[in-house]
Amino acid sequence: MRDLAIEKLVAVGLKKTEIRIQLLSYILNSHHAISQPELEKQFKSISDRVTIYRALSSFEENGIVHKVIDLNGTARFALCSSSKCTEHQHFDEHVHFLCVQCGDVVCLDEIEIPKIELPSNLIIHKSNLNIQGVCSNCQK
Amino acid sequence: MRDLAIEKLVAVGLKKTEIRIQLLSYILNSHHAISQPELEKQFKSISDRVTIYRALSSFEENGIVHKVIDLNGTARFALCSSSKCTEHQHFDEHVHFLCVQCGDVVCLDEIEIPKIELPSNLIIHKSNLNIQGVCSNCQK
DNA sequence: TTAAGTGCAAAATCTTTGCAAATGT
DNA sequence: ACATTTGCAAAGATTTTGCACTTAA
Repeated sequence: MRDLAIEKLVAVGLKKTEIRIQLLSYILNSHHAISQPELEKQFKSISDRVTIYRALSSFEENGIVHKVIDLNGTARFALCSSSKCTEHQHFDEHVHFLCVQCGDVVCLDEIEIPKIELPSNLIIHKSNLNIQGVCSNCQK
Repeated sequence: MRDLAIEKLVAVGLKKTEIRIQLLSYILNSHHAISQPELEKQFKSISDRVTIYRALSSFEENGIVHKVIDLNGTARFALCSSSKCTEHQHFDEHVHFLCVQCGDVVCLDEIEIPKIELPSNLIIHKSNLNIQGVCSNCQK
């Protein structure tokens, strides 16, 4: 994962500093969107809060990750699917499931947001389907 | 609208103070979900910011309005459909459209979120479909 | 060497809490 | 009279900005 992180950083022309490598590896390692608070808790010992903010927005600006605001208003970061995301536009059209117990967000990549009939006077840029409930882990 | 606001306040046992009447009337008057910042701007001359916060959460606790976090993480408040919302559970299953130009949120009440096939190990509490784009007003 | 990234301090927001005064029932 | 509601001050929390120091290319 470390190697993949480095590869991604280099690909967009960012420096491969230790902190950014670790941050990105952590995001790469998890299959769900990581919340800002979780990242802070995870890395506060080795890095300043401000540095984390700046690293994340740098990743975002360079099309490595995208930011999702979950149903509670918490910022979360997930890997961009390389085929669809660019620096200029993030495609994040899959369904996000937020567990109210553990707070995890799972990206249900395989599930497309169904097309729905909207008033024709609206121009659609992007859409976002968030579902809240209890994940399988928390039902035990 | 003023009368309706008063009626709603009384119905749930809240006091009909001038500020709450005006706040609620304002929400009743608009067909879309009002953002916290808009409410603050609108009422800061007659009321303290803290009072607005408390009024809104009081409305929410009493099932008069529900809070939606939009794609930018901004809190917005919209009227509960009286038939479906209770103090204990908010049904907010319709589609929200956020205009990136003017920032307005329109509740597309008539459009239901289509049922989708989710992994059966997830328990669903509520879902939320947000669409971002340009509204008809801003296309002129 | 020099542009990007880091860390600390400080500012700007946003949200919550405590308490005394005011208001509605 | 009594429970709610309000306003102010103050505490917490989150996010942004400035600037000197450090690090990768």
